[in-house]
Amino acid sequence: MKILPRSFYDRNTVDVAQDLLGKILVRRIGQKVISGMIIETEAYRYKDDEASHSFAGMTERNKAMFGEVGRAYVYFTYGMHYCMNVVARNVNFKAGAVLFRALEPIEGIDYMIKQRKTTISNLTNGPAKLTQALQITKKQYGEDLTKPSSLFVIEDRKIKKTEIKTRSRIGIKKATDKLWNFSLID
DNA sequence: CTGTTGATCTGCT
DNA sequence: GCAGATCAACAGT
Repeated sequence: MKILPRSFYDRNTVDVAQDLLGKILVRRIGQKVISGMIIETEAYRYKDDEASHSFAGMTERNKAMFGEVGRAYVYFTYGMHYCMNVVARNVNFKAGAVLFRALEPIEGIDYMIKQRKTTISNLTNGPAKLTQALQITKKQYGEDLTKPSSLFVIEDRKIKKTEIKTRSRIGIKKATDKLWNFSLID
């Protein structure tokens, strides 16, 4: 098992979003290990992306998107949900991040069921669901995902380009021409 | 300060 | 398919 190096995130946000598919997101809470394969992501960029939180510039909430790549950007939305991104961009952009939208549970499934109080098919099939299952909150804001701490991403299998489904991003009304939602499921 | 909107999920109809 | 939960950012008063 190999942790993705910082250089992995130092590339075009859209490329990183595609390359994250098939990788494993690992959460460690004390001795407990919870993990899942990343099966859906979305890319959010900067001035060229009207739908991105960073589009209108830096705020207290989104400042992580302007910070070091490979770190977590966690935000609170709709009054009750957290969503998790990893900061990723190349040198041409001041901000950018990849939203984790869905995982396929691997380890710690019993723990997720306890957190979520629901059945296995509903554990991590949505951005706010997976943060709840992995117990990710603003405490993980800025967490370094390139270090074997409590939250990180490891290499797994290589995904063929032909396996990736491309769509318009979900739940947004702006910039719907950008096909920046990537997934391994139909 | 007030009102509106939102990268959502759940439970009910 | 739709309402409700109810926080952070922003535009307007």
